[in-house]
Amino acid sequence: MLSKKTQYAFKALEYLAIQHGKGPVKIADISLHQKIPLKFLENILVELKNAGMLESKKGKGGGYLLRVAPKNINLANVIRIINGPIALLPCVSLNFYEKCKDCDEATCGMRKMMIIARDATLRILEKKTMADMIKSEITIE
Amino acid sequence: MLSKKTQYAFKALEYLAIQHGKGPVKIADISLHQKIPLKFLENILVELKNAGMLESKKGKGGGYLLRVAPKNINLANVIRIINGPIALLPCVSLNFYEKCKDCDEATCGMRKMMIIARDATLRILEKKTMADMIKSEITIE
DNA sequence: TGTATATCCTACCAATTTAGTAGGGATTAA
DNA sequence: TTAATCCCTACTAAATTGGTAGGATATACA
Repeated sequence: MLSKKTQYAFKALEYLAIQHGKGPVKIADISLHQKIPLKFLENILVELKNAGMLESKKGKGGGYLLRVAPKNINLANVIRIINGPIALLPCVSLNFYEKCKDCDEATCGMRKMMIIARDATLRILEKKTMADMIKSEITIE
Repeated sequence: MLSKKTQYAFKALEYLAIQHGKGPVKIADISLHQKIPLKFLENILVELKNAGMLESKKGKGGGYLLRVAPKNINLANVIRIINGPIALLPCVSLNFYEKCKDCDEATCGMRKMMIIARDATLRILEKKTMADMIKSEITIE
């Protein structure tokens, strides 16, 4: 399951995607409209920024902006930044790989199954973007 | 990610699947061959039993057995028993549904995406069985 | 240059979950 | 009746989750 933090990240990105092209959006605005605890949201946005997904401007008129268009932000990436691995086992994760001890990867049946599952999940999460997400959404405000 | 408990559950079921038809298998045997802490394994097996997946016999010559053939145990079921929901959000879970507040399910874009992702994952996890899992495995012992 | 407006940084916290362990009780086969 | 086996209740340490507190830093603008 995705953590609440990750759900908040998606909600924040939704809002930023809708406002895309209209200049910086304040944390307080996002917090208010998407009902996300303000201080918690600060942490989340900094993480997304450090990962290169957002940029920020300080001072009056400042706020956060998407660095790329909503259609270029896929859901898998967001999950990886805030939530961590998408795969069901560390030893089948593409971005957070960890070898499992006591298991020969070449012959491990569990591993083979989890690779197939991972690929099915990723096919969706890497194809779908923030643009898809807000497309079906009723406009906020 | 699956908890270690869930990984142990799969390892235990693998062993029981391989021994299927040969009578009861002792916890100590499973623990030894699959390198699972014995007391922890006890808890896991009781849960699988209470969920109807295993049966047990006490006393000498006793142990655990699969209640159905390996090909009838799909991976989604095991995960649900030990790990919990497979979906990425409570509000899109088929077996552990919880309504999310502050969200209109009819129009929530995040929800729509996560339903698609869930279905892709489930298509694999509900089709693949313990028989598939041990098929590609080198026989233990 | 000063002040209001923003983001940013470090640190802390309580509650929950995870990954076990301990110790004995109940049941059964021989 | 005794040894083997599963079963049950309770406990624990460490990590994770979901935040909060307080101030530092940068910027726009008068």
